[in-house]
Amino acid sequence: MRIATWNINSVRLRIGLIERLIDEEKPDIICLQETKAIDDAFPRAAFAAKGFAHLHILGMKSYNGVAIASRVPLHDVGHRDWQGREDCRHVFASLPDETELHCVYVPAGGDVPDPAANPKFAHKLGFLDECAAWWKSRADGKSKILVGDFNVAPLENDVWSHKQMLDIVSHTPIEVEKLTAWQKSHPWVDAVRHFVPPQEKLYSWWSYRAQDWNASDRGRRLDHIWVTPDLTPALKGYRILREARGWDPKPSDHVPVMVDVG
DNA sequence: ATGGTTGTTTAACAA
Repeated sequence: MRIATWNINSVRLRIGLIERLIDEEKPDIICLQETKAIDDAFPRAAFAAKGFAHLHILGMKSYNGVAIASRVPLHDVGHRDWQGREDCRHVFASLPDETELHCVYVPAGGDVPDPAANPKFAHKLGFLDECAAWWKSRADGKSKILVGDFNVAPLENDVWSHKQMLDIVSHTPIEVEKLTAWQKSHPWVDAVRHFVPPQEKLYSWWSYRAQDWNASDRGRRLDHIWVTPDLTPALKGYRILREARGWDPKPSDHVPVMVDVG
């Protein structure tokens, strides 16, 4: 089973890039964030035409939005609201083998890394705290896969320059501490770092603002796949599709992250 | 130190 996660930054604008991902990488399940489409506007037919007959989508106008698109049937689908907001950041479903799959979009948190001055950063920190508490309460030994845009690059080599990123939202010590607490709240294994040692740079996002994203290569690893430890023997490989950042004149600023499991 | 780009929806907001 090949599972992909991708912050697509508008599923309607970039449905062609999703079709290319399907054709070239043949994922079985695609988890999307920032779909930016209400459910009635989601391009269901394009997914169905590519064999993704099973969709669990949760969208809203303009912002956020998450979706699970699958070749295999999904059951016990649902969603959860976070920080008391109905802002479409988490959907889940069970796979035929009863593995739970969760697709999450963590708030970006704005530009100023001070919760007193920046309500968006306070929201992000509260969101991460709530994730740790909720997952701790759900540590029940069942097999789970948790993917998404977590908007935090936790390791020093998950950013292009650890020192220059310490005051930049997505790599501040407080965010890293809270993401790590979430990861420890429930038995989770970072499925990509399972394959790649921490000394090695890994990025899944490059800013639109760079003149030449590829040359400057100031990336961050914001997109993650975590699995419960019982699934680690089933992990067969991973892929971060860097080339997708250049697939189109108008790409997403994130690229697909994939693992083969089972 | 600052500004740089993008998508949705149409002037502002979020990323």
